[in-house]
Amino acid sequence: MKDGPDIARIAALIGDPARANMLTALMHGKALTATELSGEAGVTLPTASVHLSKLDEGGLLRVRKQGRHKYFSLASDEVAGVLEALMGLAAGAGHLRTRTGPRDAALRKARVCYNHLAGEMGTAMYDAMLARGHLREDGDDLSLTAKGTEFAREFGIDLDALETKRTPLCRQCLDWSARRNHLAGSLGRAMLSRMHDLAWARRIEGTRIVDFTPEGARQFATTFRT
Amino acid sequence: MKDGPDIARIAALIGDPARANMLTALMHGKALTATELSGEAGVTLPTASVHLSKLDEGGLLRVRKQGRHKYFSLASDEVAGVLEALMGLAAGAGHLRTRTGPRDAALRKARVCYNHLAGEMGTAMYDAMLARGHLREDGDDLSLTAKGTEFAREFGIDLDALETKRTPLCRQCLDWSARRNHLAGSLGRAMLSRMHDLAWARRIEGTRIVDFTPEGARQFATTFRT
DNA sequence: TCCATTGTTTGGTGATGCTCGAACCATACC
DNA sequence: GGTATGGTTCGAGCATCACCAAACAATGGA
Repeated sequence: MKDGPDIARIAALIGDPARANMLTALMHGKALTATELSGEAGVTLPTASVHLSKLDEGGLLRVRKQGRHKYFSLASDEVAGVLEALMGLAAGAGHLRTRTGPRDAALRKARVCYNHLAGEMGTAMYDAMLARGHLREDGDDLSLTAKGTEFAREFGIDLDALETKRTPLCRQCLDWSARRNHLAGSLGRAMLSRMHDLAWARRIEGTRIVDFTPEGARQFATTFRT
Repeated sequence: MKDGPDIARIAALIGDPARANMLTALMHGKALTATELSGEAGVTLPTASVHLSKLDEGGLLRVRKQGRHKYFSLASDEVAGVLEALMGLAAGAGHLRTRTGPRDAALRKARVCYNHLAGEMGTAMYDAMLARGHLREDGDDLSLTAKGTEFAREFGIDLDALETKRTPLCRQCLDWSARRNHLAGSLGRAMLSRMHDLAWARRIEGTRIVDFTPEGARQFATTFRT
């Protein structure tokens, strides 16, 4: 009965609607200020402040102070993973908060998951890189092969800059819509960032949708065709 | 702000200590009755009853009526996966409910995860079967190779009986202690069951610990050495 | 048919905790 | 300095919900 970690503690933390809204908003990947998050959650600043300190206390958030602003982001990819897993359960149970519509379809196609690409295009990229031997799965670990390193450089990614970071280069992340893996980690972040630089796609403000241009979609299909 | 599934609903469901205890107890894999679960949660039968109906309502449980008993089990492997992921976060955040002790070490070494083997020995088995080409990973999917089929038969598993079931044969499951994959699905269940039949190991009543005999541990190491 | 066991429902109690307005610090900009 | 903005703390109000005891329904066995 009292085996294992204290699950209820953090589940209760996520279980409040206001806090869940904040966490969902942070899945966009960008760090947000307290006022922005209060808007996302639909509560006033004071209440948001209490919620945020609780989330921080619980270890779910990373906080940075910058001048008179306070920026909040998810503490780790692991937190994002749990949120995605919960979304999978909620979606599967049929308790979608919003009716499925064109917006939902767009989310399924391509969206931002924390800081990397998810949805059908995210899993397509993952599968392609795996099939071509750019990535190698070893249990739950993921690594970039020599071939993958070359590919990344050609794609315009500065791998040296990435390796200095604390976060692992490659990580698996499970999709709530496609129920498959996609690429997370600092490389996943860099790949999406590069696609923005190449003008393949742009973010639709206020949503998690990644909108590919027709030309961008064509290039993507060519680059990651299996 | 209102993208995606309703995460707070089920997180709140897991977020109550009594309910979390029940769910954790069900990670043992066996179906339990309402009275048993009330004992696990440390509440009276009436309160347990309302909790259980809520969990059922939320789609987290599978309920079967048998005579005057009501048996509860987790609704799916997916639910078990979310619980494990939450345990990973809680453990990582350092909010272990129990101080680490010999019991905790035993849990880390070998334990039951829903219905299959987890912990260090679980991941060791998974890695060995992957390295020998018994299992093949394809994205998030897992399949049994021809070589693996032969191995399973030699090990004494009736694969024909397993294929009739609804649950997939092979599935990955992430460990909260080892942070690596281990083998779930009906094959994972059958493997653990077979080890019990071979008297390699036995369950310690009332816990999730799987206790290997010295001889059983030797056989295990031989069978799954890399 | 009667009794014992299992589970559900109801009513009442208590506590937890979410919420906001207002007052209070801190920083930045003029 | 003075002023505006971002954030925190305090107080009170309010709703939700977990909890149990007791009564009730259902099933199985004697």
